[in-house]
Amino acid sequence: MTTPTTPSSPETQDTLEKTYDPSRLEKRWYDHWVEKKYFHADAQAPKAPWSMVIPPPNVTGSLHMGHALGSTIEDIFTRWRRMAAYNAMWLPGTDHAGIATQTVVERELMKVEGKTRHDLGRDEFIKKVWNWRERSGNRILDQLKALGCSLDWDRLKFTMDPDYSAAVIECFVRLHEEGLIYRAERLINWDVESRTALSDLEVEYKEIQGELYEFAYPLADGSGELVVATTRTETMLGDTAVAVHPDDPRHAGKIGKMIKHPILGYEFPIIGDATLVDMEFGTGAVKVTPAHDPNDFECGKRHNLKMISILDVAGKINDNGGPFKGLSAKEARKAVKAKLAELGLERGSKTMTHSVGFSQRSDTIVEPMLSTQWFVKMEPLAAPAIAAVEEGKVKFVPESWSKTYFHWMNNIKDWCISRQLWWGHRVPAWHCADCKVPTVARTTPDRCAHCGSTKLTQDEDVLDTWFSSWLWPFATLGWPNETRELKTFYPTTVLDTGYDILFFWVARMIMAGLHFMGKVPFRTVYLHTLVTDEKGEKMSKVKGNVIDPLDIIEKHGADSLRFALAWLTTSASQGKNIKFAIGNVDDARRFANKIWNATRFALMNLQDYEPNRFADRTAEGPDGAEFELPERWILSRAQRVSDDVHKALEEFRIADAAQIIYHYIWNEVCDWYIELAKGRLSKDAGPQAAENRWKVQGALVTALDVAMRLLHPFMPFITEEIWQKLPKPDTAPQSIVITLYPITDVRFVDEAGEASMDLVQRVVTAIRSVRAERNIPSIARNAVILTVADDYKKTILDGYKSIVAEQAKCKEVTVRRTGGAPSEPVAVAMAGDVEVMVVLESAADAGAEKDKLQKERAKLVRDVEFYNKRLGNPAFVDKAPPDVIEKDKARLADTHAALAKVDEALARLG
RNA sequence: AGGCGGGUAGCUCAGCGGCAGAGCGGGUGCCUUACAAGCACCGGGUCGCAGGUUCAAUCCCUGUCCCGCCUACCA
Repeated sequence: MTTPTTPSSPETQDTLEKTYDPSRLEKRWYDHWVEKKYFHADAQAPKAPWSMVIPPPNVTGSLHMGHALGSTIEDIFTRWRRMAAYNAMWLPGTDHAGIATQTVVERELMKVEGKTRHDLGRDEFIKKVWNWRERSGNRILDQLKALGCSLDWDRLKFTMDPDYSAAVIECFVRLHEEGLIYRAERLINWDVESRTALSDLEVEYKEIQGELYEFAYPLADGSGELVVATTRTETMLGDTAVAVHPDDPRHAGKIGKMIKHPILGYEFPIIGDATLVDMEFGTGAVKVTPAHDPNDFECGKRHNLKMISILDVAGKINDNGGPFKGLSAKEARKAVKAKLAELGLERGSKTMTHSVGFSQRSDTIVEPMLSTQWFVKMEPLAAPAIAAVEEGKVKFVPESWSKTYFHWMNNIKDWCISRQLWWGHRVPAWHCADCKVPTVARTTPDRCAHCGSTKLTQDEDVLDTWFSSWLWPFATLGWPNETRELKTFYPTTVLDTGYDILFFWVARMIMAGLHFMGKVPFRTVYLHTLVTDEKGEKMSKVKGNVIDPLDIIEKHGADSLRFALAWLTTSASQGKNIKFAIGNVDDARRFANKIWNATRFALMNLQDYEPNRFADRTAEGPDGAEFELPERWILSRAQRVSDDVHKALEEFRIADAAQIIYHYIWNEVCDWYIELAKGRLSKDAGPQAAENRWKVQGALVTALDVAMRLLHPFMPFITEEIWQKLPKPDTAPQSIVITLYPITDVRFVDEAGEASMDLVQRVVTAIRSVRAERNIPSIARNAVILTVADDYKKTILDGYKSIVAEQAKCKEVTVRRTGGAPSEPVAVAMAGDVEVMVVLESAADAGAEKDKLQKERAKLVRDVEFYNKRLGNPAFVDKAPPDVIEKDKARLADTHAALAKVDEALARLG
């Protein structure tokens, strides 16, 4: 690691390496920034706070494209606000990620030692996980550094840190005290692979092809049968009723009769239930398995039915399944069908697609099961969180997400927070062997709070990972203590995250923030899109279409990756993702290379530049320098672009901001300003140029300095490298990280200068176009005659004809008020209403010339007709706003003038 | 089933009431002393379809067809 040299070191002042090599320069800067504490925000600083927390990645994770996108966006916001003089704080951290981490370590344990976690025991296993965390927990943090993220590392948090864990326990205990946490037997989602309960959100539904199987239940009194249909035949082992619609004439009189279970022998009733049964569907009779289906569970509660659980924790049939005990659900399905067939009760079968719940983590089928778990009562928490968004205390960007938020929040269900895992925050409840009532406490209690018994054992379960992450915006700042950090940085300003965790995380944070802090956790939620491959398919290892951001950083640099992502970050709408192609990185890298070379050009011409002199002469505005047109123009453009970028960022239009900067640098600074500067910086440009040299140098440095500062939040490394090399006045800060973000200096805004330059550019382009279309090499150095429609334009073009001549590479430029036939053969093109005549060596192909002019004329005629029609329409003149009418009138006049010029040219051609 | 988005140049996407834009790709010509990872110029679109509102519609409204996502249900 080389310590970067400060700008005062003379040997680094005036040159850049010949080629842009991101890998070398990026490594140099990050540690330097950290060492200088540029990313640290002091909670006592007398600046307006701006704060944000990172969505904590899994501690065992590795940076993927989604992280790269989010972190790039977040770093853009943070660096921009920091440069805009806010006390900007971006808080880093990681999440213990209960199931994910435990699964990874269990797999490793099996692979290396051939053991399960039960072989080790709880304490030993947890030790293993902590070990694992020590080894791999910093990897993702290093990767965030490689990406350039300006996180406040002094504030690094982990959801299992002692203080953070205390906050989680505090949260649990308080909610329990308030009656918002309860323990109950409910039908929950059971992951048979991980052997734990899941919340509703952790279940993903997939459409699969299945069989709708029909069989008959015989009535106990032998008076007939009822045919039911099911996709899960094995659950008939737990059936405790058959439901029919009370109004169904087909089943009139059957309600109240009993059915004898054909396999297990017990009897159960036929019930009438209008909620569960849809008369239109099938036979109108529904088998009811209250212990394994959410709707049947509700029905069972309504009718006080027995609830027979037939599955064990591994998803295998238990004792209640009689002869099928020990079979998996799939095996049991087959066996039960065989038995029913043998009994002559099979009544038919058809295929149907239905959706089946899968565990988000283990991707195995989730079984609804009856189980005693801890729940959070959500409605009381949701109500204020709904109001906060309604009242605009939290804003979603894009706004359309608030609808999705409301929909979910208004239909919220209680949250199952206990998990049958070992890795996580253990439930702070102790069960009493005597009175059976759990004691919930912040620290291990001596005796039961209810009966005083000392026979207490702590609840074995841990809490859902999200039960700790929903405290993230304030637990990371010291809650439940009243810290200075909370006072300064809470509520945070912005939250950026992918829309996929809107419910998991964002909604819950709003609820927790309001409940525990009494204030929303963030003012604005920016929901970014998800990244897919270039075909729009989700990146996955199985498909082999994963693009690894670390590969890209290594090959092309973090700057190029960041810029590519920013360029693609338009507003996030449902169903639209960022289709990421490696070509986007190539484009960004080409841009970086362009900047690099533009700077090399500048530095080659700045050896004798005196930054202090330029700073002094322009301290009061441009008047002190008497700039020429190119300088007036580029300095004015720099102001406008700064304004545009600032506005775009304020409105979260990231791609717009990136494109505005790109266009300014490439098309304005490089394509025009540097070209305009070249001649006047050249050694043999004459005494006039020598006198102006410092102004051109100053404008060039300023244009690049503004460009680098605008671009810094997007491409932090290359902009720092270049900015350090640019000559600066003595008052400049030590790093671009702590410079001010460019803002408009109205004194340098020069409307007339921009208009004149626009005219010059259009004329130059017209001349180039004439030559390119006729294949006239630029070495030809033709003379050019311009005829203009009004004196104002004539004055301008007369004034700047040397610029036109230089940029269009012509011999000499003459400007005339009106046409008149030129004596030499010419080729003609229009630049608005300026007629551009390029003098030729020999007569042009008159036919081709005429064709072109006729085409031009036809378009002008169309335009004239269009405007005449509009302006001739009384309704338009009556109702359209005056500025629109004025604009149209002006355009009509211009079009008329252009048409006249074309007609003259055509007349000359005969 | 309900909700939300999207359908604009060959591709990826901006624009969302007043003469259709960008990047890439394509074509032509250039080693113009920062950059061939470059420069200059050129082609390319009845803005998904049908109605309606308006002086004016790619943009607003209604309907319709595709595509994607989310939520719920599916005996």
